[in-house]
Amino acid sequence: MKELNCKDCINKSPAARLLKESELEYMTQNRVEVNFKKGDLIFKQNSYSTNIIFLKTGLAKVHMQGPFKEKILRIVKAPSYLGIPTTFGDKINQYSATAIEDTSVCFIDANHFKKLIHDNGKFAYELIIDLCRNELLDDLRCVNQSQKQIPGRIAETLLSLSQHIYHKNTFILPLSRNELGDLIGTSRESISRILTDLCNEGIIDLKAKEITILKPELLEQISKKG
DNA sequence: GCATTAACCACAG
DNA sequence: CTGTGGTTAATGC
Repeated sequence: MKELNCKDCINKSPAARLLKESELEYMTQNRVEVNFKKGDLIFKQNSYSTNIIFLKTGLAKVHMQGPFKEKILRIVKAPSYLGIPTTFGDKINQYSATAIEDTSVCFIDANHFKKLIHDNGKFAYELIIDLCRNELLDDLRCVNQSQKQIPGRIAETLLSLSQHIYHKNTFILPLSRNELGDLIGTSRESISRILTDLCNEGIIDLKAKEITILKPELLEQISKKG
């Protein structure tokens, strides 16, 4: 969409920073940048995948249709790769990604990306580091979410949004109550109830989708207690 | 038994 | 899309 060279991109992944100039030129030749609006589908579960997808700006949810309902696997903030496992791990996408804020995304041809991995060990190593960190984070989330009760899970999620995504105590929820349920693994009703409870206890302030964390320490306690 | 937690349903803004 | 109330099932004390 834009003719910007990857070399000049200010949103390069840590791995891509280790590419040589010629390699960045090579990447530029084999990628396409696309803008998505909030709510747009970026790639779809069960479709054929031939691109590495890099979230350049914005926010996206990675989600999978399960046997009974939708599950949001994680929220991804740019800059970050969106689907290395789903591209290299299988020919078919194992999950979908949808923009939850306006977003720009680079599609990089998988074969050309693979060549860069083969040619540049530092680049490859940095990608592995990134994949490992993500796996550890996912493991931690998996354990926490499966052992905590609903209030603990909600507290954990609110803190995570505030600390890792927005870096503020006040933020606009990027997800509906239903989607929060899909993320945490509970019903939309439980989300509603717990959120109004937290509000009544003065731990958060709630104006529709705008959330302010008033007492992070208490939220921390709820998160730890489970 | 009784209390707690949370899902499911239904109905109302 | 949300909030709320009633009902129900599972689990723990």
